Amino acid sequence: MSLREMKRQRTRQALVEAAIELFERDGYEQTTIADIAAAAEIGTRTFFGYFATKEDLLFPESDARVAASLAEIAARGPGDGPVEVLLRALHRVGDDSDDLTGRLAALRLRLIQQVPAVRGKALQMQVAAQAEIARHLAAAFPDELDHVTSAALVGAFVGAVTGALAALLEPSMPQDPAVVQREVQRATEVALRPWLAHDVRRQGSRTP
Amino acid sequence: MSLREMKRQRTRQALVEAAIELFERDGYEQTTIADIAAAAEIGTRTFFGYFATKEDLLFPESDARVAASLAEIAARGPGDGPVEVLLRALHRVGDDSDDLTGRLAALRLRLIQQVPAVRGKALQMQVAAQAEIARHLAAAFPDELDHVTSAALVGAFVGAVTGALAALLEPSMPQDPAVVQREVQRATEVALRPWLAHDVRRQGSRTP
DNA sequence: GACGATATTCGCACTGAGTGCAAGTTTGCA
DNA sequence: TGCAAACTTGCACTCAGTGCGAATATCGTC
Repeated sequence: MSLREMKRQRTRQALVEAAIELFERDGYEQTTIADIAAAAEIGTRTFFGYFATKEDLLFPESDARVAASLAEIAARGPGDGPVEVLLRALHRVGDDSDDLTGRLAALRLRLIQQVPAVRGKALQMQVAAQAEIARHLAAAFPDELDHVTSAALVGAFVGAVTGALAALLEPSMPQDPAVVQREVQRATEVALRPWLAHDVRRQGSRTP
Repeated sequence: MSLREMKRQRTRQALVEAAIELFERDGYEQTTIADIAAAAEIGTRTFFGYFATKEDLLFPESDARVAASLAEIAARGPGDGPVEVLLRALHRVGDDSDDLTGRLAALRLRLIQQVPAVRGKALQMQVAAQAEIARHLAAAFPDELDHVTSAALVGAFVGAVTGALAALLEPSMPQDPAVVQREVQRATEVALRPWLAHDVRRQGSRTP
């Protein structure tokens, strides 16, 4: 790796860390990009060479997560069906073997609930990831899934899990991390169970 | 209705119409709020008394749609199960007995695909509507559904349909409205079929 | 029909995100 | 060493959105 790239990575990392610090200390909206750039010791203008928007600071390695998920699809075994593969792929993308100490993950989750701009960004990334996964899944099972069915399948799974998660994270709910994890697990199973019993093969109408 | 309210409605309508006109003619990003306000013959500052953001212009009556959906849940018959009621409720919310001539609906759909800010807003509204519907559905079937399961169920349906829709609207796809409608119908069935075979009753773990 | 309470309008000044440009600096590579 | 490409940064700019305060319109009441 070249000197240039190393410096770039270091600056990028410094920006993320500075942002986490400031968001936690002063709040997201109260922190300006100028503040973050100053804390990372670069010019305000230079910030935009690293991140296109303020929200992007909260999703610094999303590409890698999606890529891991796609790799999981590519690495399927010969006996696997679409649903099993999808489950493993989604497990990958949601996996929070996340960033250092998961501090970012916690902050992100809080800001998604509180700041509309962050929520919007998160949802867009989720939809984009879904589409990508659906595309690859359909390609991996050309005989079982057409593109539309694949997108519907992925959407149903992700929708079920995020719906359950949203319900669990509502302010009126217990919020105990262990409970949340257990309930999400249960929600996944709720979403999953009916699909396992049926095969997903297209029935009836034609692929356009 | 008071004179005040009538004027207010008229101005609001004028803003939406002016916005549609300008968005179609010049593009969303090229049109400034000042342009829209001027076209509707009000001061720029006054605009924000009607809509909080530029995106909101594209979703002028979303509350009514969600309300109609909730009403559909409230109006369930004694023999209805959660899934049937949910299907009818969602049909309501997606129903495009929309605005005058559906011009807005078409524009909106295009901008959702093209403009990140609009997509973000649309997704946020969808999530909010989902949550509301899930809440009411759970309340309507206290014996069959806990809150988390209800949210998962609604999420699975909406996710399946929007996933399919996204796949169908991809630029490489045919785009024939009749085909789109038929395929969305099919996607709904794909999402629906497994749920109908099983009952949705909670099995095993407890509601938190 | 006059009057005070309440809403609405809107100009002004301001903050903060994000862009385009152009000049200066650093790094990669031959 | 020296040139090309990439990176940094300041400056000026546009636009969304907010806070404030004064002027104006509407409402309900007497």
